[in-house]
Parts: sequence; structure tokens; C-alpha cells
Amino acid sequence: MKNTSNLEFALVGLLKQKPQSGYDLRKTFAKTAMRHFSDSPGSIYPALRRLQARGWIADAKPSSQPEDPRRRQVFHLTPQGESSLVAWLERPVAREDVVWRLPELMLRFAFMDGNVPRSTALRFLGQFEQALAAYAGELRADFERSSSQMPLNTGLLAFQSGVEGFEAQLAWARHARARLMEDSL
Amino acid sequence: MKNTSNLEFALVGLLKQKPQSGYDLRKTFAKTAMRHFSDSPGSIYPALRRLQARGWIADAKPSSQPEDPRRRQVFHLTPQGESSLVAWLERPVAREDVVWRLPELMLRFAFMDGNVPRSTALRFLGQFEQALAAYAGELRADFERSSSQMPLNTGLLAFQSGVEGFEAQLAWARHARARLMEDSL
DNA sequence: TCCTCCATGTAAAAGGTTACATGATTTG
DNA sequence: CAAATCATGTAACCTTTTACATGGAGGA
Repeated sequence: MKNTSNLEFALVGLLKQKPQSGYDLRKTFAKTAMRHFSDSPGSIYPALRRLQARGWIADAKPSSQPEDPRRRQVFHLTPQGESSLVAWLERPVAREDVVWRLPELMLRFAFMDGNVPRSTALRFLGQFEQALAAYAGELRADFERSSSQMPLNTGLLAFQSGVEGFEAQLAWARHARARLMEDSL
Repeated sequence: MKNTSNLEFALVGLLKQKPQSGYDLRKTFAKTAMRHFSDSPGSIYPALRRLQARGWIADAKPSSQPEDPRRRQVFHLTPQGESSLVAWLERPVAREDVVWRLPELMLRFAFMDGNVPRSTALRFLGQFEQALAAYAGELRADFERSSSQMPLNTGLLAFQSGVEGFEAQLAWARHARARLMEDSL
């Protein structure tokens, strides 16, 4: 079984919350906090078909004659799709994920509530913090070394922005874990 | 003329600093602060050829018989490549760039020193701050509204992370502008 | 009637990932 | 001499972007 793109997991996560049509999903991408996903039909409709071909989603319509194929088509998650979603949410957080796939990690975290227990989200944040602290530490050390070796320039400043991005993410993770823990009391 | 990918501009920027081979560039991507670019040969060598075909870069070798084509091939920027690089660096910062193309903006900023005057970098940061402040403000308002309408959940926390990422970027931009201004005295 | 929104699709093009392949040179 | 590194490439595959296309429904 081949890899699943962030877009595909986003679709699966949204369909888990509520069965809906491709058009509904496009509107969600266009208007809500998930706006950094493209809402172009050329990405979403093919992605839905791939998921359907894999058996992760299905449409409600019985296979009666399709009449007008241009009619609203509501998809829902299959049991297989559900278990794939949960398996994805439960994956451990590796260092490489933090370096190369931060958006995917955040997408996973966003979909945890309602699909896996809070304990899973807390475990996720713990692993996330660890990996992030390690990587951000390395970057910071690298940056300080470079800083002392050359005069100020825009390349250095851009590097600093990258380091601070990871540090901000780390601060968020610590805060989020604290919030979730007090929320569970 | 078609669009140029971030990878291609990264190659152009590095070649402006110093003529070098594809292998050298791969090492740079593998080991320096530009490590979030892939160092796979399957991306870099084809990109170099596209740039060569466009006339932005050229190799030093005269067109003598190529003997062993597996020999080190050092590329340098052509005048056309240089002016394309500068034109890219000088583009105004639009709101959509901030929303959709933050990595490209940071890449541009990183390559400014040595290629355009400091005043261009300062103008860039000014426009960047404005667009970023506006967008981060919208996101923050959106987030506060959502926060007050529903109980705490991981989706909300993930959203918060996104907002804070933009806010951190904004804080960096203000700081960077101050640093560059005092550096110019 | 005209325009906008609903709702779904296709086609072409391009870029990147992964995996594989080749052979020279340097290092232990 | 063997292994690692230098150095460049190809091929298949896949996703995404962009642009175009189709029609129904509802409101001004």
C-alpha cells in the first residue's frame, strides 16, 4: 500500500467528523482554519477517487443507475478508512518527522480529539517535544556558531527565523500539553 | 517564461555566490542551514539542466569533446541568470505570498545580501511586516472567536500553533529590520 | 434574462521522490 | 585490495497546479 498524502488524510479526517460531498470539503478548505490546503477541484476530486478505490471511503448512493452523474455525491468513511485514520494518528513521532514533516504532524494532532483518547494526544505531545527540543537545540547551536564567525547578513537572519520557528513550535507544544493535562482533570 | 521553483532559485543563489558543481550543491543542501532542501540527485541534476536550457547558468568547459561525461561539471551564473535573480529579489511582497509562499519569501531574503542593496532588504522587510501583521491579526481574531465558541480540543490547539507561527515570524521581521537598520549606521 | 453559486469533472504539464545504475578516485 | 566517497545520471511514479468544461438551480 502506497503512501497517503496530507491532503488525503485531511479529507479522511473531515469525513470522519461528518459525511459530506467533495464540494463541501472544498468549501471547508476555502473558508476555515484549514485554508492552507488548496481547494482546487483538480486536487480534491481525484484524491477522493483514490481513497474510494482504496476502500477507505464510499458514497451513500446505492449502485442504482447514476442518472445525472453531476449530482451531489456524499462520501463517508468505511471501517477500513477509520482504522487507517486511527493507525495514522497513533504513529510514533520520529525525529525525521519533526525535520521534514511538521505540517503532517500538526494535521495528525488536529484530528486526534474524537478519534483517539486524550492519552494518545498527550503521548504524541511528549514525543513531539522531545524530538523538537533536540532538533531546535542543534539548530540554535549551529546558528550561534555561524553568528560568531561572520558579520551580520540576511542569510544569517533568515537562518535565525528558521531556528525561532522551531523554538516557537516547541513553546506551543509545552503549552498545549499543559492545557490538555489540566483539561483532563 | 514559466515559473521557477524554490529549488531552482536556491541553486541560482548559491551559484551566484560561487561557481560550483551539482555535487557541491548537493553537499550544501545536505549539511548547511539549507538542509530543508532535498539533496537527492533526482531533483538537483534535472533542475540544473533546466536552468542551463534557459540560459541562466552555464558550465565552464569549452565545448571540446566531452571525454568522460562523468567528470565534475562546474556551473556559473550567466548575465541573464544574474538579472533574473535580482528581478526575483526585487519583487514586491504581496499578501498572497505571506499566506501561501512563506518559504520562498525567506529564501529571497536570505539571498539579498551581496545581490541587492540593503535598502531593498529593508523595503522587503517593511512590506513583509505589513502583510504579515494584517494576516496574523485576522488569524488571531478567527482563533479567539473559535476559542470562545467551543470547548478546548486538539483542533483548536493546532490552529493556535498556526497563528503563533505567523506571529513569531512577525516578531522576527521586526527584530531583523531593527538589526539591519542599526547595522547600516 | 443574466449572473452567481452549486457540483463535478478532465487534460496537460511539471516538479519532486525513490530507486537504480555507473564508474573514477581516494582512503584505510 | 576493499570500501567509501566522488560525481553524475535515468526511469517510473505520483501529486499538484492550472485551465478548461459542463450543466442545473436560484435570485435580481
